Amino acid sequence: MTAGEPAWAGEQGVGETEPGIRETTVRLSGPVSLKATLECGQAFRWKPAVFPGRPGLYSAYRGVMGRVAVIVGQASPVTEEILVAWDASFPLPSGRSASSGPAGGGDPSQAYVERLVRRYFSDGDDIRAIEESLARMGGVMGEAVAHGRGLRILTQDPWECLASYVLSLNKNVPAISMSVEYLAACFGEPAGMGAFGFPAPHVLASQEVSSLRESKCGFRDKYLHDAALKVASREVDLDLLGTLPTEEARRELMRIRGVGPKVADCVLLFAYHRLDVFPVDVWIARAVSRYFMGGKDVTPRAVREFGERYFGRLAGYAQEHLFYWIRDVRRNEP
DNA sequence: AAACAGGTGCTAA
DNA sequence: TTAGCACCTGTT
Repeated sequence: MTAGEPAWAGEQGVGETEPGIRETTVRLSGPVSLKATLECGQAFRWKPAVFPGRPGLYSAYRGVMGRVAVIVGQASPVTEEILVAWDASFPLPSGRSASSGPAGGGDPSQAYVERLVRRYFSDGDDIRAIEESLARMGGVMGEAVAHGRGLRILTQDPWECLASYVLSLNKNVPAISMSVEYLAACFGEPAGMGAFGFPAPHVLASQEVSSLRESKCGFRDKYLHDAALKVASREVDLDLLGTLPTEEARRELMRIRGVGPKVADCVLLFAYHRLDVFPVDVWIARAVSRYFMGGKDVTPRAVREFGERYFGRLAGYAQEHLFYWIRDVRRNEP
């Protein structure tokens, strides 16, 4: 191979891509659409990519799940199988990547990645039943669910999710993504594949507010710092939060500057998997008012209470399907 | 060029 | 309790 080319450029053999890159397939208990799931806006770190060694896949995205960078792909728009590529030259957080344990008894690093994917993509959710129930609720829900078929509410890391949504205040998705990526690259740990994990709370807490500002987070710098401080000191205990009733957990989160009802609800839904919460932003407020409340002018609080009551334990999925649909399909309508 | 963006905190009624 | 406004800065 010619000097200057990437080391992997000449490799054509089956299964041979970049050195250290490994691949596995995870079959979930129900359908998944990577596009709907990763582009609906619940997570900010996923970018379209080419799956290593399989350029013909229907879709693929690179991103970071917790502390591990991966590329995920699928062969058609909605499948039950996710292909996962990861960088085995980095030790996985489990501590025992390949060395410990006798060969032949299953591969611990592959098993770790599989567990990670199942958790992140909320494998326990009965997507078929959820979509069927939502579509049956009639009105626009049928159309919304048809558009977002295979959308899964992720189970993200609570701290990363909280920090990301603090950064989201009055910003658009590309801008949020830019700040998150900057913070990871600047203060995070290597996660493989040239990517970095989102920095731990104590790492951001120990920075000057002014250096956080370099992530282009603007006036949110002090909010991010406050969040890092309170989480690192356990003044707001993210582990304990998981055991609290939703109302109490929401109140706890809102003790952080820059965390109001919308941000708190997003964290409860996208990290703590409280599927009965209904985060309300301007888009959802518009959609609910228009399609469920006769176009009346309504407060965000009224919309939230309506959503939680009307959709019940499906509120989170209803919200995300509505959000994805209204932005994707109705973007150019009044 | 100017308005807008997945809200929230602050202040004034 | 509620309405009105400012807020950083990259996109559109």
